Amino acid sequence: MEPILVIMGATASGKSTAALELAERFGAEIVSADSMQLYRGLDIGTAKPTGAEQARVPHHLLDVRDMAQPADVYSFIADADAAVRDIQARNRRVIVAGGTGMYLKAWLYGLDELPGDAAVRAELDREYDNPAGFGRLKSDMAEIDPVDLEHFGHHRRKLIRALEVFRLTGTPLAELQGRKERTLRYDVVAWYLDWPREELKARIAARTRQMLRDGWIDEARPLLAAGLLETPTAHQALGYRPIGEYLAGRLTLEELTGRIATATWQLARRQITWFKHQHPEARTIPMPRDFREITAWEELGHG
RNA sequence: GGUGAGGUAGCUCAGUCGGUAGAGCAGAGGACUGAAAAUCCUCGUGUCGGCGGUUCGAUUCCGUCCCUCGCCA
Repeated sequence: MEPILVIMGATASGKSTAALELAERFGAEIVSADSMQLYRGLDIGTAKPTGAEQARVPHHLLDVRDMAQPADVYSFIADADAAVRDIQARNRRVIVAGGTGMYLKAWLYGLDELPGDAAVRAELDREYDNPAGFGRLKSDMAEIDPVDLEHFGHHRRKLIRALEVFRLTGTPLAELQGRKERTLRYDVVAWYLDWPREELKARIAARTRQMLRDGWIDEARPLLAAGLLETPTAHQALGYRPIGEYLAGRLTLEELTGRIATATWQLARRQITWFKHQHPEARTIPMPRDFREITAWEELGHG
């Protein structure tokens, strides 16, 4: 089996375009590793490949969820594995492209087998919001794992998840993690598309303006009316909330544009930090770069 | 021209009853195992508009000049 090409990078780094060009040329199909492009309806706002682009190359894991449905890493891994199996069964090559670092890393290296229970989590969530309950959660955690509490005591999600796992297993989360050896689950060639800071920043600003011109606001209007901001996962998609403020008259178009560009840049910075430290398997590809000079799939691993 | 309010960190501002100043945002670095486009941690010296005066000492008081905004002409 030929290696899978994994293309990662910050938002607006040109992952989709690179994946599209290479896939088209080498008969590959694309598996998206993007937590927000999973959702139907969030198109312009998530910079999802257009219908025309999807017609050129089959894409997987786009539009596979309704915005009211939750999504998480574990289901992503299952879906991505299934997509890869499906593609390879048809003897086609695979390109995985995306910017959701956690999904990529988890898919590449696997996750520890940890239990999860939405009901327990919901219960902990309620306790967290109750002053008395919150104090108890903290003291529970101090007993179970003072080191982790010290480390992320202010981090709601981590605290809740750690306690969830403890209630389910009776063992501190930290002890259950990292038991498996971290090895790649697939034969991959991984690329990290790296742009000079100022250039990426400029691309983000330009793309933000373009997305707004392309009708992002019209796309957002009905989604917001349908409760996008109250959905379990999709509400996190950047930009829709400020568009709501703009529609309510609390922001000018110029302010909206600035806010989104800023939020996008902050996202990009977090992604850059992630890719820099979490992906030793990835080779840094200086951008911009013309991928047309690659003439054979076998060349992906070198030059 | 008159009058009032202001001129303090890249931005919006707080503050110093006189002992050279701090928040939010932005920015930078980092974390990251069932919400990750999320969440969390760390980082703040700037002629406190200019020049004089009073004072041991002024960003803080006084004078004057410059600039911004509002009102009156």
